[in-house]
Amino acid sequence: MPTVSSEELAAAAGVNSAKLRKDFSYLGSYGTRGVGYDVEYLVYQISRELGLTQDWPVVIVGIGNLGAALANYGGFASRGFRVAALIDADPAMAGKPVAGIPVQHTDELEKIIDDNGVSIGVIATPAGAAQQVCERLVAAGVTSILNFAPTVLSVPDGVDVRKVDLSIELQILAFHEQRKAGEEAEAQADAALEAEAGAAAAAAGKSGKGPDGDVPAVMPA
Amino acid sequence: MPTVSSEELAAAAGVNSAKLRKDFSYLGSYGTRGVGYDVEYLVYQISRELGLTQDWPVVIVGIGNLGAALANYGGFASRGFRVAALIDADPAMAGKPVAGIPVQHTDELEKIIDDNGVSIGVIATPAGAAQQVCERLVAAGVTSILNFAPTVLSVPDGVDVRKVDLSIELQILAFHEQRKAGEEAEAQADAALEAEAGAAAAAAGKSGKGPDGDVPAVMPA
DNA sequence: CCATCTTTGTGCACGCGTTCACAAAGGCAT
DNA sequence: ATGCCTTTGTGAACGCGTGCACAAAGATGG
Repeated sequence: MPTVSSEELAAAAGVNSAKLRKDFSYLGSYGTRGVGYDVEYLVYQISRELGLTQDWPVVIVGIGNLGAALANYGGFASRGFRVAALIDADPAMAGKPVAGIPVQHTDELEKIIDDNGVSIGVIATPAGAAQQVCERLVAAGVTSILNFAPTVLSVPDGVDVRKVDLSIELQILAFHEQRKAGEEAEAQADAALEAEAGAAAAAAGKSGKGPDGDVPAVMPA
Repeated sequence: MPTVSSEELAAAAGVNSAKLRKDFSYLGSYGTRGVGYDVEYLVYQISRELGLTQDWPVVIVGIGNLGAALANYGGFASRGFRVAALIDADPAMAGKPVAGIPVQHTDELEKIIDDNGVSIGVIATPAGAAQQVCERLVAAGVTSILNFAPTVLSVPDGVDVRKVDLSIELQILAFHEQRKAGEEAEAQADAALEAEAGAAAAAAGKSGKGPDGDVPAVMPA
């Protein structure tokens, strides 16, 4: 029986072995003292805990470059995700296969969600359409949304939204790059400042009192 | 002079006002007591600190769906990023314009990096090509890499790599979704487990001792 | 010029997550 | 069966980041 010790795993993952053991302990006691963890059993338990053993049908709305890239992305299937449908507002796209799946028109959205029991939606539309799409998804029963559009979505309680900003990662790289290139080492406020900067820009557009600003574009030129 | 108080900004950004003030204090004292922060000046200072006032030429390597999506992504320009070149290994792509920029062949990679003074590279190639592209970028002088390919890149010291895994976000959503759907509330180990799971899978492939495993595919079916 | 009011900047305390360290548990050899 | 060795599981301590609370600073009005 192939096994791994917490020490080996910790070294491989670059974390502390005690933390790793404590994390595992929350899932129950799967290890054997003096031996380690049964690799196969451990992998299964973690997979189950993370929901990888379930089948998660997802819909992708907005089949532009990004939507197509997501549809073709190989990483989804192995993680338990199944692209149940591709949806686009452009009638010219309807029926056209992307990644082997025919694109369907937005009109079908509610039916698709319902028929497939979809609870996770991916929004890859332009910013302008995102909120509206979001609302239709939620109304149709979707409770988790992955948002690639550069907008902050507002959703009712009980719905999870995760926003992926493709430029934020570049921003972080540029920040470190700037540090390498000299400069006096000053701040460490990092991702935090980002959100705050956005709020500041939003507030700037208002008369002076601006809670709940929702302007997504952060910096003026 | 339009100003904002830390209280207003904190409300807008959804954070604590004291934390916000403390963060700002690391950049220096730009506020005026009894008044607040001069919006324009604050925005400028934060922009400067984050490197938004600089011009960052970037190259995108691998012009598939994802590369094209990135090239078309509007968010870059406003954050100080300029797509200096698009590079692809397919000779058929050469010269073809994407997002108004002609694609160039991989052969030109070193020259492009050098001519444009590029220090940030984006890898959107298939997994198999990523490491090789990475090495060429580094050799040509790139010191920051944004990796969309599902591989762990190994780079020399001094080079920053950020990996964007498009499925990890879905995974997190699925995890919460699973929680909503009942289950006994157990673990809270989350992103941590992800890395550890990867390490476990890597170790499974080895005889038993497996530090520094680099197998990227996480879970077996 | 002084009093008052607002808001910043920051010392201090609390709480949480990480790490240390060790007792308990199980395997294995004798 | 017994003792030793390895590795887990976890109580306790440490450290760091967040939030509280207040003194200092500056504006504003009388």
